[in-house]
Formats: sequence, C-alpha cells, structure tokens
Amino acid sequence: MSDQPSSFSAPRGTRDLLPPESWRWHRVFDVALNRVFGPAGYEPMDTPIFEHTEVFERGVGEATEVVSKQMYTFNDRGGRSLTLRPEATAGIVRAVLENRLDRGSLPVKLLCWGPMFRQERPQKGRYRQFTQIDIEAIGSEGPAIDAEIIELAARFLSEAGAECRLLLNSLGHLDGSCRLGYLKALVDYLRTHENELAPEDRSRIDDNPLRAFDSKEEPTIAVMKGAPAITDHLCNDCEQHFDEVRRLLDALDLEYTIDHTLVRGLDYYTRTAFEFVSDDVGAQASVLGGGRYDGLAESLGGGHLPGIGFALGVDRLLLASRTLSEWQPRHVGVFVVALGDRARSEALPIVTELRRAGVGADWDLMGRGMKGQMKSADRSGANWAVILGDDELDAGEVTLKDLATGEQQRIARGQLVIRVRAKES
RNA sequence: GCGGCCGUAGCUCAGCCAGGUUAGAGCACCCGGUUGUGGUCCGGGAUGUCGCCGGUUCAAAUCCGGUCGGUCGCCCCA
Repeated sequence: MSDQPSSFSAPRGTRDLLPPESWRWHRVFDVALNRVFGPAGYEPMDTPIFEHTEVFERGVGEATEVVSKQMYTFNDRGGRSLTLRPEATAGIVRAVLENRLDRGSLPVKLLCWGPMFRQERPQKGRYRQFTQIDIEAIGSEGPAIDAEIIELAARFLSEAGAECRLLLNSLGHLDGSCRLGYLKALVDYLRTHENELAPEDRSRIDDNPLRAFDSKEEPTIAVMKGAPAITDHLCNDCEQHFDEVRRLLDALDLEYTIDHTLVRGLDYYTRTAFEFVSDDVGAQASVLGGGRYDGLAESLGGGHLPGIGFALGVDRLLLASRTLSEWQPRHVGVFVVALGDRARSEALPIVTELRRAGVGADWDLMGRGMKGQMKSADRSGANWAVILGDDELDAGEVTLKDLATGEQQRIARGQLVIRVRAKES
C-alpha cells in the first residue's frame, strides 16, 4: 500500500478477522467445546500468551527450529526474558504442574484455544500470529487415551467439514533403548551414505537426524528409502503400546496410514505421533498434529507425568472445511421498517420488545426511506418485516410481512411477539 | 533467512509490451423510476495522490532504478 507514516497496515503475518469470516471462527470453537470435546469430558482452560522463555527452551527443546529461530522473545522491565508462546502444550503442562492439577483426579482433560506466535515467512495457511485449539489429556500412559484422543480429533474434523487423512507413527521412548538405539542406527546409516545426501541434510545428521525423513531433496529421498524405520527398533514396551493403539483404532473403524517418516518437530514427542493432512490447504497440508509427550513434565522440572495431545490450526481448518467456509448465522428474525417521524419514535420500543422476548430484531439507523429499509431487511436475513406507518399507528396495529413469500397482513400490535414466535418455532 | 509472481475505485481486474485528450469495466454501495414495499429490471450518482521515492522524456499508470507492501513456494510447522 503506502509507506506514508499516516497510514498503517497490520504487521506482516497478522491479519484482521472480520465478518462474515469471524462468525465461522466462533462456530469452530463452539463445535469443539460444546459438541465434541466438552461432552467427552474435556474442560476449557487458558494459559498466558507469554511465558518465561525457559518454558519453551526446556519444554520444546533449544535445538528445534521453533525455539532457535522463530520465537518472539523480549525482556520485560525487570530484565526477565519472556516469549510469546509459539505453541501451547509446554505452557499447559507448566500450568498443570504449578496448579497441582496432577495431584487431583487423573487424567486431566483440557481444551485451550488462542493465538500462537512464530516469526517465519507467511504463506497460505501460515501466519505469524495464528490460532490453535489444543486438546491435552495428562496423567495416563496407557494406549487407550491415545485412541480416544485420535478418535475425537477425527470426529471433530468430520463435524467441521474437513476431509483429512490420518498419518500415524511411533517415535519410541525418549530415554528407552529403542529411541536412542534407533537414532544411533539412523546416524550410522546416514554416515555411510553421507556423500549421497543433499548438502543441507548432511549438516543436520548430528543435531537432528530424523529431519532427513522430511527432506524434499531428491538425492536424500532416494537414500531415505533404504533407511531403517523406527518402528523396527521399538523396545517391547513401546511396540506393545503402538500395537494396542492400532488395535483400538481398528476397532473404531478409523482409517490411518503408518508413516515412519512422520516426525514431529518438537523435542518432547514420544511414542504415538499423528497428523491429519488435507489437500485443500496449500503447501501446508497439516491441519492437526500431535502426539504423546511422556517426558515433557520432567524437562520442565516436575515429576513423571505422561500426556498426549494435539494442536489444531484453525486457519487451516477453515481452508479445508467444505461446510464452514460459507457458514453464516441468521440471528435477525425480524426487521422493523418505520415510516415517518411518528413511526420512528415507536420503532425502538417494538425492536426492544422483540429482543426482550428473545427474538432477534434489527432496524434502520441511517434514516433510509422505505425502499432502503426493505433492502436492509432483505439483507439482514430476517424472515419477517414489521412495517409501521401512520395507518398502523392510528389503528394500534403493525403490518407483518413474510419476506420469503411476500405475503403480509395487519395484526394488532400486542399480538406481534406471539405471532412471530409461533411462526418461527 | 532465500526464491517466483503481483501492487490501477470498497472488491475482482483491463489499460502497460509499441509513453500522448478528462484512467476504464464488472460486482458492491447510495439515490431515483414506485410521495407505503425487498430479493428481478431500468436510469442516475459517489469513490482513485495508477503503492511510494527517484531517473529518462516536451509528456510516465505505461520505460528504467530503488524501496515498501501483498501473495505463493523453500526451510519448518498448526
């Protein structure tokens, strides 16, 4: 636009949420809380939008892309380092520990939604401030909760009109022999093929070897086809856990694809990892991603407290949804059209009477003529127009017009609320 | 952090390559045709520092340079 100091635009990667799209956002939260996760025992909570920087450094992992390159970190006036949250789970687990929720009845099942912040180049389905719904079930190690949460995720996406495929993997135990043993085997494999790898993948062998699976470089992809799969290296406990998760998903008739290249980019993930992807979202196909994080509480300084959860990208969900992308509520049932000064002075009492009776009602506040008011009535989505002019005033009546059929009739003013309610129900 | 494409009315865009009256269209908006009737139709109207700065030229929306912004992709992730 302009670089004049007198005009402003929202910072890069942020945007204003305006009607009618804003209605769809609230609809997403309503479906999540009241239709899917609330009835399954998940309760709403919130954490601060910024945390002590250490929460993310220790929780998410200092070597991760998110923590090392993408955080909005600043010092407050007391010199403490604070960071706008780049993801929700670390803060939620911090809150669970701080408030001793883990001492109460387990598992703790929580739903949380709000803005996250990551400083990276915006593109379709990716913003610097973006909104996530986070679901967490904390306290249970067993595979049943994994299956429950994946089923809820799938059903929520379905309710929201997004067609997604489920990808599933197990990353093994962090401190168990399987994860470490596998990483060693993988690094050994990468070392023997080092000269065949793309240069940028070569440099990551030591600090983040799993990332090689996500590479889009042709030479690396060829090498990775022969790479050892983590699912072949799981210890007995992790293998049994994974088998049981799959058995439960099968019993629920949930379709999934085992993808041993599915590697979540945050350090805290262990065992079950999953992702729902859509083809309708652009290059950022991941609409919902999550997994188990059995070591997170300990890395934040707490005791052993296993958990599993996921983050859902609301921006991406709306891109992928075929039913919500056009959804719009119709709250206004009646539009009051007032003709002349006398009628105008009587219009607000009528509008108010309707509203107090629970009927959505609106009226003209711009001094438009009748034609303009009828147009507004049409645009408001109202089922009824109530027309009030000198004739009606003198008779103590109003004209009630059905905007769909065009039929209209005069009724006593005192009958208005009753008549409108009867026909609406 | 790197690359491709694009900046003209509220929105979507034409005009630019071959510089030359007053910069256009569709949609949307407002008013009127119907002094009391919307969604269709007809007529009229308002709205632009052609992103910004500089250069070339008698003359720049148009050519050149820079800059800012948007968008899509890479990396990474929701």
